[in-house]
Amino acid sequence: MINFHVDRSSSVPAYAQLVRQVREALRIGTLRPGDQLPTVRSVVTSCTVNPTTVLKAYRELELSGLVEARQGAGTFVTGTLGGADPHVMARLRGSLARWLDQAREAGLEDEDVQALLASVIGENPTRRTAPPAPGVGHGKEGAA
Amino acid sequence: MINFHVDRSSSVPAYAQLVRQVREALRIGTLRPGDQLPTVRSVVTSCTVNPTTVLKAYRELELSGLVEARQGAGTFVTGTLGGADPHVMARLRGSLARWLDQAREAGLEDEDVQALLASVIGENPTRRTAPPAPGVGHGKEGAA
Amino acid sequence: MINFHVDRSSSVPAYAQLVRQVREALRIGTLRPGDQLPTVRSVVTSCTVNPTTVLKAYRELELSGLVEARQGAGTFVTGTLGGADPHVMARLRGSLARWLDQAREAGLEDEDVQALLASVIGENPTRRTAPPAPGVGHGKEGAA
Amino acid sequence: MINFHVDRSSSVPAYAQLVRQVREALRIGTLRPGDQLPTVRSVVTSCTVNPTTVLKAYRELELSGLVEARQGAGTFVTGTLGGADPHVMARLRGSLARWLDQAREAGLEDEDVQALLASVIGENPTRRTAPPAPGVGHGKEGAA
DNA sequence: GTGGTCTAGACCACA
DNA sequence: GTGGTCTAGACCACG
Repeated sequence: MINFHVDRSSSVPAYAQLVRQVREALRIGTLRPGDQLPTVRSVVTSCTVNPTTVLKAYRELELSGLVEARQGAGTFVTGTLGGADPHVMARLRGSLARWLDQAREAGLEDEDVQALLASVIGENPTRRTAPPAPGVGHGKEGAA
Repeated sequence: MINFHVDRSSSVPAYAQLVRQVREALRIGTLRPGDQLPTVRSVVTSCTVNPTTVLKAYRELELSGLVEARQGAGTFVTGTLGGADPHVMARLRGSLARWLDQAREAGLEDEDVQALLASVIGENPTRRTAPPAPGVGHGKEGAA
Repeated sequence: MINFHVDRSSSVPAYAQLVRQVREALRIGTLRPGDQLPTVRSVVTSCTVNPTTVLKAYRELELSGLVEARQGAGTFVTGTLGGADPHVMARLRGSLARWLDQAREAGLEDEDVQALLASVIGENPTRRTAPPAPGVGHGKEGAA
Repeated sequence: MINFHVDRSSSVPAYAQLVRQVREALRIGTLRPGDQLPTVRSVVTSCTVNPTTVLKAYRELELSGLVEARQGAGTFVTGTLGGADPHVMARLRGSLARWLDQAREAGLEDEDVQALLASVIGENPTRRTAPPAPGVGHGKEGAA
């Protein structure tokens, strides 16, 4: 079961943080179709946000076809994202973790690391995602 | 000279996107003390935002001591962030770029990559940066 | 400019009624890309609903790519639906209107007429739309 | 015997969908006084809803005098709606079906057709049915 | 003035 | 108890 957390001091709206966390979990495989999301009420207590904020996040996920809310039962994952091979994912994750260790030994903070990745991604972009493309998908969450 | 771009469909406020881009540029070294930021007017035309939006971003940067507005001359970088050794930075950047190539060859999209980094960072966090202790793995929401 | 109205006694949620009216207007061509939707505040006064209700409707339309909200400017149509030839549409509309006249002369009420259409549509369905198919699209609004 | 179906993704409550389907069947004549409604148990299995949901629908129909529950026997139709001449009804149904064929040949989807009817009804409304006076053309939200 | 987020709380639909 | 809708009102971001 995914464990949400919201950073109230962030300029990213709370509901968008929740949406993002679900999407990330779907991408890295920690959330799979059939899994249940935390109940609205549990998120309310664990993150001290308002029920409507959670509802808004869940609703947005539902409209994008990633989850399904069942009255009286809960909210469940129905879609997938990324869909890369888990083994490959794990290998890449390992090598990235080693790189992170080096970066941290060199004194880089998390924000440095994120900036670096954003920069490297932006340098030779792959037109597989949709950076400035305003299509049908979401395009919410963050711009660097 | 840094080249701003704002994503209007992002949930991150336009002014915060500008702030963030300056901070990232400072972190990765593409912006250094003495460098000039684009004039408000040029940002207005290039990003089609309102002058007050740009002013708000610059004011916020000035308040955090990173830039300085000189009447009639423009806005100039006066502070630094991260301050890692440029050579080390370049080396890390190189290895990260190679990792990115692998990831992309494996079919990962940009969003996958970002999710992966967020997850790895969250797994063994360094308490040098931000506030919250991630459960599943994120700690990447943006700072304004 | 589309003119909303909400039936408070309907079991269809107010926000869904608004969404539906926009979608219908897009289908019959009374709303086209570039057109502005009524401001949230004007809908609030004309339909005596809460701002958040209107926002919710507009947000849903935005997520489905049909409209775009521009801060400080308003909400504008950006997508289309149906896209049938306006002339053909007008001709069909005419013949349907004549049929309606007959039906009413025969004593049918509006609810009869709607039930009849629902029945005829259900009898020989076209698999162009998505009646019980839960795909990516909305699927909200009503079931007969 | 009427064959219920509920669309769980609809914003119309499940019980209201059942009520509506009975009312429509009464209007178009597929359900007549004396006919039996499906047992609660059968609806539960065929639509995978909760017994209380079906009971709520049947109770509402009973309160409006359309059906009558006979202990141990089932629920039976006792009232009528619309009451138009069946022959006229059949004729109108036929001409509507022909119109539908034309519309579909012209490429209209079901949602287009529904929007068109709503628009035509709203244009010159008969004040025999519901409450509000449409501006653009709808008057079709459903009543439970 | 325009859209957008969040809160607090009431009430409904469903299992 | 679970999700869902609506209200009332405060405050923010933008033009």
